[in-house]
Amino acid sequence: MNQKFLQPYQFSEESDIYKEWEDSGYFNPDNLSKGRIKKYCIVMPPPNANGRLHSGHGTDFTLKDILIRFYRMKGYQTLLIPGSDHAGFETQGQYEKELKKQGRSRFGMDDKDLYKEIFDFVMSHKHIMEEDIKKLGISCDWSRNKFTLDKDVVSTTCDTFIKMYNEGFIYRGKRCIHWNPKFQTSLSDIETKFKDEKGKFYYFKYGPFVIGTARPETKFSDKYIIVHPDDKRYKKYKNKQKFSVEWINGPIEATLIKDEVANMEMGSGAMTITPWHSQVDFDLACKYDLPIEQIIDWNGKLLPIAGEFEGLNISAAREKIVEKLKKKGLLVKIDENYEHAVRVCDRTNVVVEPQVKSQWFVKMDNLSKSSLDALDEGRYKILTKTHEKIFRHWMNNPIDWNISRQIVWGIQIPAWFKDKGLDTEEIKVGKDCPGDGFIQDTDTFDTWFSSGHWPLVTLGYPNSSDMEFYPTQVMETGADLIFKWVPRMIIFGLYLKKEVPFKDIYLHGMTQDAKGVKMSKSKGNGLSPVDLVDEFGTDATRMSFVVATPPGMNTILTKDKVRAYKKFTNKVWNITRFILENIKDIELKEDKIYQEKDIKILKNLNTEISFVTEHIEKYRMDLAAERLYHYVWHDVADKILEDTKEIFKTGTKEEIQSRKQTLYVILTTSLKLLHPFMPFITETIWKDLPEGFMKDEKLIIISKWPNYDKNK
RNA sequence: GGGCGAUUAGCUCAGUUGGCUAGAGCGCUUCGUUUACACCGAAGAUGUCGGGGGUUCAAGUCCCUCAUCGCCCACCA
Repeated sequence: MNQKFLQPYQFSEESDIYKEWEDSGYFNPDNLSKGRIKKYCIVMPPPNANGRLHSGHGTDFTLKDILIRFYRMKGYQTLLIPGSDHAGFETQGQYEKELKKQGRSRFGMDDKDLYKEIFDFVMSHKHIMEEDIKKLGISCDWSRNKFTLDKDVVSTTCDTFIKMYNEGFIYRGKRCIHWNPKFQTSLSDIETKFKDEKGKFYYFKYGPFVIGTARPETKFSDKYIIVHPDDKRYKKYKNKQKFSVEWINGPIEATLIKDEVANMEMGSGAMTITPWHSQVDFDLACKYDLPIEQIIDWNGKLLPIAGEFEGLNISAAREKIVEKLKKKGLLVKIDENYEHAVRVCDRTNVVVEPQVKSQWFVKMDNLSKSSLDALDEGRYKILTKTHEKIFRHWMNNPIDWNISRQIVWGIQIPAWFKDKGLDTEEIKVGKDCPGDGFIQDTDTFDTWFSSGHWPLVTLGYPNSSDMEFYPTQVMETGADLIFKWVPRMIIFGLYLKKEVPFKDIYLHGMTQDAKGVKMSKSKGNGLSPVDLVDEFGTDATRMSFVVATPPGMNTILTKDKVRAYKKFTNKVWNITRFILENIKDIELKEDKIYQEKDIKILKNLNTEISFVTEHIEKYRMDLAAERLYHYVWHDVADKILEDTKEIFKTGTKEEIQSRKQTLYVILTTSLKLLHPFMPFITETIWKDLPEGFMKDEKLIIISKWPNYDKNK
């Protein structure tokens, strides 16, 4: 027996094993093709190439790797594709922080210089993140590593844009969009969220009406009053009736409009509209063809239309305007405890300002519908019902998708404007400059527009032979991506390839800390998977990611849990030591006759094999792992090995021989069953296993998954 | 405002088509170092499975209801 078994398991040698696997070439399906007919492919969600892995990635990648290792052992031609995402807005935001530390700012910088700097920044981080993935033992094919800014990805993304534009799925429109004034870019709906806020709600006298508002600073050009047609309080006034109204900066003429959008329950039931700075008001203005004026500039300051308030920022202006209206006797009352939700940027928490801007939009209605149709036809499955509901809700209520971003870190939109700039009538779409006087759109694509192509571009769409792996088997990703990333991949897959890019959608929950709070960078409560690996070893860390992580459920990660699985790796190690010590003197032959007691043990092992196999096939890796833990520790170690000691003392020669043979079968089989979950220790042990009928390959990664007989 | 999820041992959580004498890890008590392992073993304590009602031969598991916590969605000015 190798001397190494006399010492506790040293997980520090894991990186050598990973190297050995890489050198073997078995991560690459091209080296697996012999006799492997069925294909099994998973595309890894590309982590943002701007930092290290977090525990969410840990769960994510571990689950996928378990599936890949399992199916590789089952004889499939397996492919797990790694990659990383440029994560446009997020990365640029992060780099801007770096700039700030250096006392610099992106404003005033040349776009090309900025892009270059961010590119270098990302490249230096990308490598670190890739090392982290290796540390987790993920058996992905690095020869197919992709980045969302690789030339072919950029090219394919642009081609899709051009195709969609030509076929009417993309249009340019002047719409009310979400504007982040601090980062100077527009955002899509899914990049914003609501934050509850306690504020003030003001009631002002407006001619014969009382109007309510939470935002007095936008009200300068409000010249239309909206009431509900059925509102009895305003029955005496006619639709389109005009009023002379004393307002913030003097008298104005206001017009009444009766429309059902007005809510009779809300305040006085009368409201004025500010089309440039409100989605609802904008729609209303379009409906009645009303003038649309900008009040607040792109930096969040008031424009000349505000008169004496010009140049003030929103919060400063609000107080002063209310003060002025109060002096004029127009302030009716202030509700001090007004609870409402403000829309903020998902990533930066900056309050977004609705602004009207010309942007590129994807028309979502038909694309959403075909995605739903494919779901109804059973062309793909969402494994958890809850998420299917959420998904259906989103797809049933599609909002046109703003894909223009005013940042440099991304793929520049292949559209060209002539002379008058961005609002010109003359627009050409295409990769090359259409002629003199045209300048390319400076905007870049929303990150999700390119990453929506991920399953396609990682497989080399449109021409690579790798497209044989399309559609992939399963999309396994965080639950929060069900309405962000997942629908976009489905849409592009259906649009470009007429097929959904994956058969199953498996969503895991969020990783939470000991208090059940979602782990996140901003809260600083994350447990880094790499730190856990350094402290407890990869195998223990992987087990802790998997056990008690059922599909769709949030999972809590604590050091205690990881520590418990470190003990388990030690247990596996010592079981091996005991068994190897005792079987070294016997000849291992398949046709050995087993004693009755051992036949029972092997039958029981058969049950374990079937449980583990069937549960992995059902994506219940959590239950499979837990069951293995229990079997190895409490059946093999506590019962079988203890019983073996008895037999060694008092058994007959035949009984001892039979038991030794049985232990060999148990050990090899257990290692195989454990391998997808705990790849390193199992491979380490496998190397020192004596040659015999159960050791079918040099490396356990390509050894055959144990068979079981359902009828036994 | 709408939707979803959670509530099981002191703590953190499993328990998926109803069959449980309700489990795991950590913690706790007692005993044990006999050549796999003290990163151990043996034995044990701790639970009206959030409250109430219902369906069933049988409910932690299904239904209704209430309570608390959490998450997501939402243009209510």
